[in-house]
Amino acid sequence: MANMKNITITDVAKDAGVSIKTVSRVINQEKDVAAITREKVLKSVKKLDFKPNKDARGLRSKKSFLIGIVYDNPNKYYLSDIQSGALKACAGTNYNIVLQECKYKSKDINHVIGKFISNAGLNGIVLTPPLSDNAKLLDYLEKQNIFVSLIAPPTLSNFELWASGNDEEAAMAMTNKIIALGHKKIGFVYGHKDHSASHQRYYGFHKALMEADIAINQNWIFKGDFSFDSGYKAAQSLFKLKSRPSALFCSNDSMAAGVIKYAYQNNKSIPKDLSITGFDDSMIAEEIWPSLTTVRQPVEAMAKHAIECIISKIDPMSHKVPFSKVFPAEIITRESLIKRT
Amino acid sequence: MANMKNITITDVAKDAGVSIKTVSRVINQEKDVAAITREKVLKSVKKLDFKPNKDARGLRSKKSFLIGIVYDNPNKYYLSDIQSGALKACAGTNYNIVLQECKYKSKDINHVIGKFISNAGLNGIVLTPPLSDNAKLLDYLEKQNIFVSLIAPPTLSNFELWASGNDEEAAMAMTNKIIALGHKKIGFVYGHKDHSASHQRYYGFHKALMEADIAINQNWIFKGDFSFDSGYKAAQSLFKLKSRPSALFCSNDSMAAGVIKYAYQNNKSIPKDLSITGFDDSMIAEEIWPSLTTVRQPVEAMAKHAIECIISKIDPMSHKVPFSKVFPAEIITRESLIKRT
DNA sequence: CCCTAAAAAGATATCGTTGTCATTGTAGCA
DNA sequence: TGCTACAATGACAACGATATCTTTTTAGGG
Repeated sequence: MANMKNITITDVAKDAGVSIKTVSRVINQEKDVAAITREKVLKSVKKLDFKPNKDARGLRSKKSFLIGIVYDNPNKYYLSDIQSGALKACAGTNYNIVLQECKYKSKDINHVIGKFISNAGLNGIVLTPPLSDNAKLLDYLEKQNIFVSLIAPPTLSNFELWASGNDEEAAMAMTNKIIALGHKKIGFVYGHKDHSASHQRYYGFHKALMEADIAINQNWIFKGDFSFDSGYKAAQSLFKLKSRPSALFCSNDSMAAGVIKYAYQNNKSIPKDLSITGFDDSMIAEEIWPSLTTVRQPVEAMAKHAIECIISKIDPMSHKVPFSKVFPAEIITRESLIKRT
Repeated sequence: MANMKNITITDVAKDAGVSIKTVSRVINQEKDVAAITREKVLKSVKKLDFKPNKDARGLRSKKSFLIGIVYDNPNKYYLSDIQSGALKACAGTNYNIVLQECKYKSKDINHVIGKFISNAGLNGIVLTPPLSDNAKLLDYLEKQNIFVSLIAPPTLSNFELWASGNDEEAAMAMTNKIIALGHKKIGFVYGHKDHSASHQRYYGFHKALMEADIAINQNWIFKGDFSFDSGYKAAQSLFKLKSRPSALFCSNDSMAAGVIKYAYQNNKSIPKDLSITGFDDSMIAEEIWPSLTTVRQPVEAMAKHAIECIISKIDPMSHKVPFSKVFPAEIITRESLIKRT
């Protein structure tokens, strides 16, 4: 690490023969600067390799150009999509992403996140589920001096900035697809009960069965928490049953993978003995065998949007985006769901 | 978002009836403050909910408490481990992690990363492979005013801060294990040729075969790039061959998963028809069927260390850590590798 | 050619901390 | 008591930008 003197706006001003304010105008792309002056300044900026000091800027203008993402999600595939979306939104801007993990159950979550905000000097923060569902946290953040954007927020919320899928509708569509393939005995693996999405997915499933006049068998509804292990355990229970479903709706891909693994370890064949569907279209959906028929939520696009609306709030000059947006899901057909045999 | 007046150090000083410098001393845990004064100040800090302004601090002290992680890695499992390690290192400190993706092949990579550093105001930066292998980038960063810590650095580098595994040794151990199970016909799927780890893994493989007096069959060495697809393609080539290996060393887990998927799609049974080993012990190793016998590099611990040594450089008062460290690997035995039949 | 309005540029205050150096208070000792 | 250390505290400058307000220059109209 070299230790060199930093070039400041004053150096540039001297070199270009103008005042520091004029340099400031140029680097901030304000108008009221003559073209020729602008050129002169830009030349000096380049020559001296001047980079504005972020802290000085932030101190004066109150803009930190930092946006935090807080998460507590056992599903790393999901998180990875969130991150790429967020980074895409920042690409080409001056904004950057700061990460923070945080247990959504912890008692002092407000304090932890408050500290994160002031510590990192955030101007905006994105909450992913299940944190975006946490009423106490939302109350607290509303009072803070920061823009909050929610991914998959609860249906009732005062927040203006959010990106959401439509879990109920998507689950219904998937269930209808299962039904259309001739299945009448259909099981369900529930997601984590603290995520509102879990319930929405179940409602959709339920609604589709009702509309098709298919009764729900409570023995085929399995608890889960979105983790691989919980899927594995659900399969353990399922294969113990004498009367079994011919298709199983898993509330996410990880749990579907868990079911598949248990099945193969126990000499059951998927999808021959049991059709399976996932949810999320995470990486593993494609990589596993049989690959998963699943629901693709445009998670990356949602995260991108969540960041973009924060930026457009902080910086109203920038490209405007609608503040909230619902992203439609899409069913991805692969190998794990087949006709009832 | 509420818009409230910020509490400053001056407010606290007034409330506590001391000078701002004394408040500063207290919040920075400097000595030479009388216990009774300290109490008074802390009481006011709490009462007013004072949080020091990060930018003002940074401007004066040159410390931003931000550390960047730059990556360009197709393997998201790996990245996710890196991140958890980094966040663990920051937990309980004032440091935070800023993310940046970056194509390692891009021509202006130095410029991109330079901009990232000044834009985010980083004090330290961690490079993950293959960026930690990029000589030009390393040259550039050496001249910048920032601490650089490398994960899996090239063998020759001037850098002081790094965390590394021992790929060659680990690959050798894994190969020996394969040999010990009676395999004599052993194939290899190469990693991305621009990662130095790929070559080290091959050397280890090669060395183990030499020592066991087993010839290498060039037809069984497949190109890959660490991606799932490249594993899938390698399997395509492999199963076309008349004379096939009985075991296949894959240079990472994603590629192993690709091989397995192709095999099952084409009615080959793993591990019966072909034993497979992976590398990395990423999430999928456990979730796939058959689960992968693989090499666990303590990636999370490595990332944690990479961050910790930056912190201990910036802040020499903090807990000291050795600046560089080699992390031994461990073989994880699961289902994908069995005795030669 | 003069006057006025608007564009361009500058002087200086300011953001909220920490660093430097000066000042005050206190304990120990001759 | 008076002197010396050293602990405790404070006054004020400094960090490097942007904001505000003022001054200078330019353009256009009569």
